[in-house]
Amino acid sequence: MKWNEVDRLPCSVARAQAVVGDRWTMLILRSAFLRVRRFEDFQKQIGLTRHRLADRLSRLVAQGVLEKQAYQDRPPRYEYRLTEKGMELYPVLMALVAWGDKWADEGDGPPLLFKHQRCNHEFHAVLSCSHCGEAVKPREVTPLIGPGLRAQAQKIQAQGRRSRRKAS
Amino acid sequence: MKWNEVDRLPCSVARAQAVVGDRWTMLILRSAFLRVRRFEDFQKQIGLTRHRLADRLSRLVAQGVLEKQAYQDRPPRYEYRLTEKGMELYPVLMALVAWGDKWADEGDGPPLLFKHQRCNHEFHAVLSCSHCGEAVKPREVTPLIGPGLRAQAQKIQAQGRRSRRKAS
DNA sequence: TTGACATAGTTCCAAAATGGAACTTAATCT
DNA sequence: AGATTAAGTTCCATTTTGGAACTATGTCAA
Repeated sequence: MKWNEVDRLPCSVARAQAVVGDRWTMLILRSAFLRVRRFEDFQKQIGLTRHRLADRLSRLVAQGVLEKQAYQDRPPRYEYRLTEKGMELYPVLMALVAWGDKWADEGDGPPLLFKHQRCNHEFHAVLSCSHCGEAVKPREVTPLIGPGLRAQAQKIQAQGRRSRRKAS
Repeated sequence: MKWNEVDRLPCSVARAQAVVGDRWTMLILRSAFLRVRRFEDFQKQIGLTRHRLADRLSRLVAQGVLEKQAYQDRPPRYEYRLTEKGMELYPVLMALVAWGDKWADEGDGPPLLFKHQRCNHEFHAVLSCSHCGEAVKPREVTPLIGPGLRAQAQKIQAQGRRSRRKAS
């Protein structure tokens, strides 16, 4: 399977990765959350080639994760801002930060700290349950076949019936 | 900058992405969390080439995210299991699932549902604060320069002093 | 004891993606 | 008039993928 077909898998991880699973995309979004908005600034902060950056930005715009907004007219200049769809990647990013801080530290401690304004304390991301609000551990979760996967299974069955009919 | 230099950036997102930011790696981990452990099963479930799979698995083992365990002797066969370091990527994965379910649905509903055994309800991932336990929104967070970034800044300054000395 | 089967890779090669450096465009500033 | 700023594009060599076939090692059934 080619990478650009991955988004057709009946799997939300695959579909999410089709958008943000690229080498540089999460770094672009990290910068976006840190209020970086302009081409040159992304390029300097991240260090990917202008080439790739232009491509990634326009893809993210096409996918509705970023939007291009004019910030001056002459010469016309645009900046890239997170949409709501983009904003909602924040938990993914913070989960990556928490993991990186813990497991990929180089000995100097976390590059950035984060303060939660509601409680006024430093914090790191914790995965919690949308129903009860408690922290969730992998072993406490049961995955169940959902409607999306059932629908897919039915499509595959129907396909099987068609090709058996054709063969007979 | 080349991709394999990304892990040297003073940024936990970059360092985490250096491990899991590859096209297929999150899909391998998704399968691993769904109890897939063997080469053939990963390959069938994910659909990447055997080639790439072999490479990705051995990298993940080298990085301590998976470990190889013998499950029979003759012929010798190994399976791949999540280490603790790997297990702790669960929040990243669940955050991706939640986003994918919401923003990349194809109209059939979520492929998988997840039940939290503690409260016995279906749920999706919510980002919450390790200190107060409340849900966290992007606008409620202040990022601060941390020790890791300060250390990096000092190294760069020191480098500057050295090269100025050399130049004079 | 031979031939099929199972599992886990490896090899080879063409196609696609990436990285680096220079170039372009359009307007402003000095 | 020439330098500067911002946002890209273009060209090309290098690296990474994807696909398909091949290899290795041992089991099992006839």
